[in-house]
Amino acid sequence: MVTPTPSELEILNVLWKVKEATTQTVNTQLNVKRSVGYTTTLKTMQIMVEKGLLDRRKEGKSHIYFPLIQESEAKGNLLDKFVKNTFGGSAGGLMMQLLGKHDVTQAEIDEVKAFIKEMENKDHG
Amino acid sequence: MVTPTPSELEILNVLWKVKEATTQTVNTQLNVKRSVGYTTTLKTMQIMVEKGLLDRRKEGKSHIYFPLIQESEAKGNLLDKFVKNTFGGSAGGLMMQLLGKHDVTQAEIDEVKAFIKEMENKDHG
DNA sequence: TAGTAAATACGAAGCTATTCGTATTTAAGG
DNA sequence: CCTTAAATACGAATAGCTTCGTATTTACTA
Repeated sequence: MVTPTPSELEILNVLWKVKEATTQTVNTQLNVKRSVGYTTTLKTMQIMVEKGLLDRRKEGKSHIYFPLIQESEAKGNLLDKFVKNTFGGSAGGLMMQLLGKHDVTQAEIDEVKAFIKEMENKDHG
Repeated sequence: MVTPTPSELEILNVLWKVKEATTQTVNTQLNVKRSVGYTTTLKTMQIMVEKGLLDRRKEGKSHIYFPLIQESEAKGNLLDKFVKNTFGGSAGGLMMQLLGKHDVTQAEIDEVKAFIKEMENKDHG
């Protein structure tokens, strides 16, 4: 199960949005949110290639990087891990915590309700 | 915002259940799930006292440790952090991921539905 | 084709979390 | 009071993640 680290996830978030990019582009995007050195980003992306999270192709002088893992898969894996570590594997436990303490907007609740209805139709219909 | 590490959370889970305990007791419980040395547990619990997660009192030769943080607060903080890091702060995004990919039982869905209804009654009633 | 700016590769340092071996302290019993 | 088993305190090693300085390579261009 592939679970990107926080830094890796930041990079993936950029690449999921733009599909593919050079280290420069990724690093520029990261620096919108926080200060990161160019070689830091480069190194991290190289490690991500080793881990199989990214691949790259050469184009002129630079490399163009692109994700090998889908956003839903990566975040699903992170979620699994989190539920396992923090809520003993109980997704329901997480739900209760989420709905009980978080500032969930009505729109979000409606979204969840719609989703639940859809699921139930799929399962029982 | 206090966010226990994974090892610290394991210890907290024991202490939330039994209210208070010696290092021996905690370590014995941890070893039901995985192998951990006694001094490892001790050291971690000492760090937790420094961090303000636990406090302790002397009783005979040993210390009796107890949590200074509630389960809902600790897990709520961990959840906040996770939502922020992984879903850009969108609790709704996490929900979608959770309901879409996880094996959520019908009982869990019902629980969530009941909870949502309760929330809505509270907000609108 | 030689110089140069850009890009990559490499290596190491700093940080946190985890782990445990060993030294020290403690208090209970003889 | 002195021994000793139990408990604590301390220090250090390990591992993963992040960071960046410096060296090397690369391919345009003049």
